[in-house]
Amino acid sequence: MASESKRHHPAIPLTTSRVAAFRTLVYGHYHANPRPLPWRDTVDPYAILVSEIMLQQTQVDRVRGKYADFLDRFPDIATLAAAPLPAVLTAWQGLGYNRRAIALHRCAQTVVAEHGGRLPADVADLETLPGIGPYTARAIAAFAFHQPTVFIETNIRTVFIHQFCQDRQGVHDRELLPLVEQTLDRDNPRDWYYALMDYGVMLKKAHPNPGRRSAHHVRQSPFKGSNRELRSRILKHILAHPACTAAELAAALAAEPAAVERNLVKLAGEGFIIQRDGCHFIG
DNA sequence: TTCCCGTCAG
DNA sequence: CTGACGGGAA
Repeated sequence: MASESKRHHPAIPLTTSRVAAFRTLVYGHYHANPRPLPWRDTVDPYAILVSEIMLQQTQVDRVRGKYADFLDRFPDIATLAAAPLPAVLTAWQGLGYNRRAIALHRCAQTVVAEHGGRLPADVADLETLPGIGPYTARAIAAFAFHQPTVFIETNIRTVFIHQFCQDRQGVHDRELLPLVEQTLDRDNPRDWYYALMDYGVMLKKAHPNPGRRSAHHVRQSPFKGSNRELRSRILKHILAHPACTAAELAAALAAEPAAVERNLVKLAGEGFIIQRDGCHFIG
């Protein structure tokens, strides 16, 4: 119901015993079933940054296979900053949302140029960096710098909707955030958020995704046959065949020349490709 | 066919 | 606030 999602819900203070019971529940599940993830074994802010960018819009199982390879090729932020874009995009292939790779590359360059090669610990500073938005800035601050930041992502959202918003639809993050803040384990934000995320993953397997009751949940149009699919094929082809022309692309991909041209213009604008003499290159 | 998922530009 | 953005698995 439209009014439901817009109604103002004052933050109801949780009793200390309710907070304690909730933490026991979440930590109990985590300590019994922690997900062993490579980015949880490191305190290197760069490695944590890479994981967080990869995990935006991409599920753990897919990231797992790419993460170690990426860090092998680009072991530190200076190496990534100095790397050619085609190498970065090649390492990214399969993860999807290639703009994130550009953002990460630029982020590395900005950190080297403006922050002495060290990722800043401050949330506001992190948020100015390419590819780092409200969630990622706070996640990095918590996971890499042990700050008790307050944030929501899909698994956390699932937990709080399930726990505190039974039978409700259209739940807005603005009413969840005070609950996240009140229940946060300030002594150990890193483990607490890992625990919340793992608990959320379990809930999604046990119930129809509670995240669908979020006001922010949106369904996406099919990938097959979409422009996103064509765009990804164009990028892949240029990576494999540098200096190809628009006509060659249209022929190789069996695509509408006008659609190819439209995408080339857009990809150039986003910094994926440059054109010279009608030939297209990554960079 | 449906599901999943943060950032950014318009 | 809306829509674009990848790709693999169920």
